[in-house]
Amino acid sequence: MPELPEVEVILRGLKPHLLNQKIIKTGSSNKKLRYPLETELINTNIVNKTVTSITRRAKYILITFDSKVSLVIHLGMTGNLGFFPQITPKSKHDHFWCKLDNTQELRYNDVRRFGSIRFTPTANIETIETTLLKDLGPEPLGHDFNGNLLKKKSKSKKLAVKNFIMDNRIVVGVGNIYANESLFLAGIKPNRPVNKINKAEWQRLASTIKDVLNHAIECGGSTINDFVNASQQSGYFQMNFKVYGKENSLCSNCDSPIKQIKIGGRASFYCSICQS
DNA sequence: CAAGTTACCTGACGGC
DNA sequence: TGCCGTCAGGTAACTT
Repeated sequence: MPELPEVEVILRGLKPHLLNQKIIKTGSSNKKLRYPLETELINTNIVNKTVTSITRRAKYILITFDSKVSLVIHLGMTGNLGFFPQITPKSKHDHFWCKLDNTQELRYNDVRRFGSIRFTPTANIETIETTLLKDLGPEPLGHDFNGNLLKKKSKSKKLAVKNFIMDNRIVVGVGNIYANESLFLAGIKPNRPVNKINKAEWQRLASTIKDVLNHAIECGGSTINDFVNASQQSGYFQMNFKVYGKENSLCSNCDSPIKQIKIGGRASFYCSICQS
C-alpha cells in the first residue's frame, strides 16, 4: 500500500487523535511482523505515557512519548493505522493496538505482515543501529534532494534509473508507483542506465519527483485495493495515474500504447515515444 | 564493494 | 467448485 505520500497522509490523520493523548493499555495479536513485536518492553514503557510528537522519516512513522522513547512504525506493503472506538471488534489482521485515555483505540492492521513496529529510546534515533533509520538518504521533499545530488551519486554506476531512484540510500520514499509516474513525467525511460543521463535530465527528474509526491499528498494518497488514511477514507491520486497499471492503455500525451516490462523484478510502465 | 535474487506473508484473480 | 500459478504498494538478507 504505502509509499511516502500515503504515509504522510496517515501521519496527518493520526495527529489530531493522538498528539498529547495518554496510552492506558496496549495489546497485540502475538503474530510476528517483519520483526517480533517486543510486547512487554513496549507495554512497560508507554503505558501511562503521553504522546509528545508524531513525525515521519522516509516511510517510517515515529511516535514519541514524554518518557523519551519512540515507536518506529513501518507499514510494509499492506500495513495501516487507524482509530476505532474501543468497543469495535478487532479485525482479522489487527496486530497491535493502544487504548487511549478516552473511548478510542489506535490499531495497526497488516494483512501480509511485512511491516514492523520497533521500540527504541528517542535519543539519537536517526543514527543508532537498531532503528533502521541510520543509512537513509535525503527526504525527496527537502532542499538537499536535487539534480546535482542525483548526478553525483549516479557517477560510474550502470543500473537502471528506476532502481536507482527506488534505492533508499539515494533518496527515500519513492516506491514502485511514484517511480513509474515520475519517470513518465520527466520523459526518461525506466531502464535507462544512470550513466547515460545528463545533468538537465537529473534536474528535471528531481523536480518531477517532488511535484508528483506533493500532488499525491494533496490528493490524499492513492487507492490501490486497501489504502485508507487514519480516518478510514480513501485517497484519489490513482485517478491521476498516467502509466502505472496501464499496460496497453493509450498514452495521455501521444496516444501510443503504454508498455510494461520488468525491472529488478518489479512491474514497470512507460511510453516508448514520450520517454527516452 | 555493487548489483541482482530470494524471502518474508496473505489474498485476489485468471486459467483450466 | 477448486486447484494452481502469478501477482501485489517494501525491504532485508542472501548470492553472484
